[in-house]
Amino acid sequence: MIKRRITLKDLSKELDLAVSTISRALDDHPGISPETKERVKLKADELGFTRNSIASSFRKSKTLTIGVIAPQIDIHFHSLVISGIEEYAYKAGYNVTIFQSRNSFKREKKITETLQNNMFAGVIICQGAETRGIDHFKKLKKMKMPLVFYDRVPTGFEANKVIINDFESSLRATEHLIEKGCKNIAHIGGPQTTGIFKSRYEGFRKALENHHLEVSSSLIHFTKGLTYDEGLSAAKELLSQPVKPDGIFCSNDYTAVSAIQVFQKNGFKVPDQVAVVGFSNYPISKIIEPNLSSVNDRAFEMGQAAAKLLIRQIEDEEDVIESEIVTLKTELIIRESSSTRNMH
Amino acid sequence: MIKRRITLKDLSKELDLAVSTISRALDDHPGISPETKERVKLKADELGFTRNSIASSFRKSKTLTIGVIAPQIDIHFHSLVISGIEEYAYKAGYNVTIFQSRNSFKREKKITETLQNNMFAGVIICQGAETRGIDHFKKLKKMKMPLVFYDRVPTGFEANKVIINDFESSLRATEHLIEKGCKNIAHIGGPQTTGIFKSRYEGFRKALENHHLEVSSSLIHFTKGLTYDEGLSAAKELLSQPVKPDGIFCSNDYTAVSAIQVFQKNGFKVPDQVAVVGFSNYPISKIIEPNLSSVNDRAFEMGQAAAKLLIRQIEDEEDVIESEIVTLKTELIIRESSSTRNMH
DNA sequence: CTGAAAGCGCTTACAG
DNA sequence: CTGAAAGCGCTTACAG
Repeated sequence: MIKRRITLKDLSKELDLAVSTISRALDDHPGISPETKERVKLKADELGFTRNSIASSFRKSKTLTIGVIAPQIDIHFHSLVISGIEEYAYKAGYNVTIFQSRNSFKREKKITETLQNNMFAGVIICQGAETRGIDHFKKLKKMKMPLVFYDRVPTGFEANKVIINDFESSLRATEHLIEKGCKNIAHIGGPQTTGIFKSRYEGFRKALENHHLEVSSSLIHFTKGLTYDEGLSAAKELLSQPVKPDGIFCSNDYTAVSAIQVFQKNGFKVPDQVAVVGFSNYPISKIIEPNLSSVNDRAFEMGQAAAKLLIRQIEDEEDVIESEIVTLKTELIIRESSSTRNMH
Repeated sequence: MIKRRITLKDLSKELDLAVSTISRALDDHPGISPETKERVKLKADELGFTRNSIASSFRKSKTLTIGVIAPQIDIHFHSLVISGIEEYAYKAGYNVTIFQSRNSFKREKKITETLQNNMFAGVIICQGAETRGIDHFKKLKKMKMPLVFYDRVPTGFEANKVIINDFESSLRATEHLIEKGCKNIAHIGGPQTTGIFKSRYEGFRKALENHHLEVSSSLIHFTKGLTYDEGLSAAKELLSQPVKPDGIFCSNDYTAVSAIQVFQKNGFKVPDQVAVVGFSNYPISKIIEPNLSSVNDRAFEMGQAAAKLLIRQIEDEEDVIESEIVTLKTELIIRESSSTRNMH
């Protein structure tokens, strides 16, 4: 015998009350007597009743599920952001459903289509590296789907966004190297088709210009994906230049670790002969020796902020805010890889 | 003017066909003429119709959403498992909704209650470290919710499980150290209240026993959470013992990295004087110098296997399989931290 | 404070 | 091959 789920109707029969009364009692509706509420709740517990939330969502044409599109959730940055989203959403009573675009533009578009099926109260998105064009986002916006973008956000598209100031953060990180006495500062960067990596490079340049230091193209290397292995190659390239760098600003931590290792292996002391700063403050920055200075990009907080912004938009009756851009404050965490240099 | 969503009824009016015909045409139901299907699909595209999947789920009392409960998704192992789940589920047409128990037993129980609301076709679970008792899982099982556990699975509870053989993997890893000539092998382990860490310790012991090596309690350290910092302390403890270890088997990679660093800093050569093997094959194992030997625990594949098992159970009409335990083959990846020792 | 009734958008068994 | 109709389980405006 298969047990059928208990419904409001079952409770109604058991208690000889109208279905509507049961529903309201369970909702703690003010116009129901405390005694009735008590009776209903007891019986509900006794029979193991749980509301069919599909039916409820359907009736109210309103769900409590947030969709998240991220390039890849097993990248630490994204898993932290998603953790922040889940944390905030959970407390606000929302569920979080995840989709990986895996940096495929095609898949990203397909996911946005799936999201147009009424199941989602809103969507949080980080664009994939391959994403060109924003028509798929426009479609979502057109159907009034609440949207928040984080980190890699579309330009020229009005929407809620949670970002950090990549330009400013990189500028400060590079100025830190300059203050430590570095004169020939190298950069290992990410693909310049991606806005955030472009901004990090530009922040780096700006710092050099501010301090009248030459920007030498032989000391600038862009990688495809900022991987550890690409970092090794880039660092070796830097080593082969006639002018050796005495400081390196890297757009993430993996390449910064590569740089430290390659230079150390070739007899350079870090930070004494070459200081290194990374970006993202990954766990490895506290493990590598010397510990790596890095920009804390506030991934977890970014997730929380994105969820907060989205839920506010979902629940906003007034509909007065068109869009908002939240910029989180980053923090340059100075560790050994750049800290004692100017004392020598 | 707020645009109302297009419904089957709208299409029905536009095309002068019954709602049921529209529904079937969009479903490619065999009993509908090709011409009608064509007309319907064209019109649906034209008006931007997408099925209200809440209504559909409600009507069919069947959803395409899988719930996942993990302790914390920003732990690399779990983010990889979830990535594997999402990958398989996406291809099978399912969504994945995530919940973090954050190792709180209370929160884990609360989540399992939320899951009893008809929104989920099935649930994939990794127990939290604090979890005691299985009543909350029993409740889910009782209401016929398809379940799959992975990694930290409940004992004494019949259910689908995807695991690796922690005992066997650790035994092999330790035997590898023995083959490399290690005589005094230490162990840095996790909390022995957690099954997998207990098994890893037991595999370690068994290897020593098999080879008639003494198990010295002074060389065995259990940590609370296998963190990098705990690893540092444990390694320092090991160093202070009268008999120094010449091999260390660690229950994860972070503590293994700690061990390498502490011993190196104290003048020990790795692997020549002390060989080290970790567990999980984290990215850091290919970064730390020397590269760390480690057990590949198949996290991504574990996620795929869990999703596969769950979806099979969800879609299984026959209902003939009571439960299944899938054990994935691990792989000991030998790198420098344990590889050249026996040549000296 | 409680109840009767309509209806959300779909699917499906039945009829023709 | 197509249609009419019932109904999934809930919520809510209306009535009393």
